[in-house]
Amino acid sequence: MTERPVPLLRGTLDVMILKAVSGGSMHGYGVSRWIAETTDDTFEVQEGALYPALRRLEQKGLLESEWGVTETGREARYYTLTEAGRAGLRSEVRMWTRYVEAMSRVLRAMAPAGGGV
Amino acid sequence: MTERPVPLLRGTLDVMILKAVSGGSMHGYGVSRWIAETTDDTFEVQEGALYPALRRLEQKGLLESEWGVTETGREARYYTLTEAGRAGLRSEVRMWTRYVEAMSRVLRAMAPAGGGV
DNA sequence: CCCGTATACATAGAAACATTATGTATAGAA
DNA sequence: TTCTATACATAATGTTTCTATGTATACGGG
Repeated sequence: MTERPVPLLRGTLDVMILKAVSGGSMHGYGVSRWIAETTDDTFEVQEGALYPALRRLEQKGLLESEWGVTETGREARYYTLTEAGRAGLRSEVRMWTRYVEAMSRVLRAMAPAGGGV
Repeated sequence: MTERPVPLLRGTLDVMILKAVSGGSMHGYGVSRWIAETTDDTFEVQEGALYPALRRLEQKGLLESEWGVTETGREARYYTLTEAGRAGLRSEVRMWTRYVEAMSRVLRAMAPAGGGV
């Protein structure tokens, strides 16, 4: 019984994209492939989320892009992290860490034995 | 330097609410207080998110509600987990766990040293 | 040679949920 | 009596994801 992909939680795509390009420039389709492979298909980034997200991040100055050619001779738009993007990645990772810790406290907590109605 | 509350990621409020009432019935405001206390104010659930979420969960059959009176003599709507709600909580916790693990793989991964443009 | 699949980009429309702002009302303290 | 905390509720707004659709090319199998 293979587990199906989970829908993305709003906001978590950006940090994954930034991480994906943090090792060097990558094109959009490559980002999507890398995320799917890295998460063993837990996340399958839809194009309708991916491409607008890349545009947003570029608009915010976290990414820069230019057209290039893949190893297989296809045209693709390559994205690179800017300095602001690198800082943004660190910041978003910290935010995610805080989020996970807080959720962890909630889910591990003993919910109060209600005073009832 | 106190850390400010983080905005909620879409979808994570439901599981926190279900967890909050898992020990016994609780009213909306109490849920919000409990989440804030448990997370040391990392999450501050806004009313505009809280009350619609409670309605949604009731509509889905995960919660039941009835009016009651607090210890201090105020009227409040008390929410209780249904059987479906208990199953839903387990399911959402599993989903969250998968999500965190997948994100963790992404954030720890070595992003490929780009072939450049 | 043609056709299916994978690659690669893009956008429009719909849906979902959080935030902001606002409103009502009461208990209790200052 | 005025301010704060408690308790509920909704409308308007904004952001992001999902679904669906479209274009186009490379490549391999039949």
